[in-house]
Amino acid sequence: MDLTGLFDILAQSYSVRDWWPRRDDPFEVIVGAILIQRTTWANAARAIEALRDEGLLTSEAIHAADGSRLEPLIRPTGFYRAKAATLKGFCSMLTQDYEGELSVLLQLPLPAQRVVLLSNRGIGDETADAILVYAAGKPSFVVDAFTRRLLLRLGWIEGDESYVEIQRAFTEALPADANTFASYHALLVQHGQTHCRVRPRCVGCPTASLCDFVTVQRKDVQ
DNA sequence: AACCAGGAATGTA
DNA sequence: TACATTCATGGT
Repeated sequence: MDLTGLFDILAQSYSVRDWWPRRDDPFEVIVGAILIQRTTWANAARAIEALRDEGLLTSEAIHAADGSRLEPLIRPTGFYRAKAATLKGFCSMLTQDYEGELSVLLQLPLPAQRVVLLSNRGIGDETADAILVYAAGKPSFVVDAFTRRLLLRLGWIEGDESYVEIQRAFTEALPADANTFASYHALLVQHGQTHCRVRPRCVGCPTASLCDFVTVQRKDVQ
């Protein structure tokens, strides 16, 4: 079994059509990618709607807005001071370095675009890759906590691998296609949310036959 | 490399 | 009800 086989198993178990909301609006995807950090989508969605209601869902508006106006609107996502600063920082970069034209940034080649995204305080590897795949349509694989945990339980990694090392494994195993990467990540999150949490629900888990963790659990129970 | 930022939801006693 | 854990992380 390899990463391609894992994709097939997950694809048979979950449906991920239009998993990331509003993929047709790149700016909203980026705002969502920042706000979703370490929260649930329900909380991020509330914050996005609050921003929309206030007319703060454009880079110009966020750039011009006071941080103290942003913070209460995105409060339900947690880390609201840091996230408000991240949003403002990104939008400031857009107006200063790209004349407010997001499309120019999104058209940069993958490696250069990733460097630019990572230069923003508050945008790390995972958020940068989420923006690259879901907003820019670039084949940059998103490695999240669910993915790392699943690979660990499958016994395919030791646990001390870096983000980029795990990313390279997926990149080398798959065709360099943004839709493939996007679907795979969505499947991994779907699986993580239902079966591969910190507190696992192994009943009905489609990877149970491969998973060392499940085997250990069963031994413990019996 | 452990620790912190934080509200909201969910789990446990 | 009180208390603990976890979440589509990132920075120090």
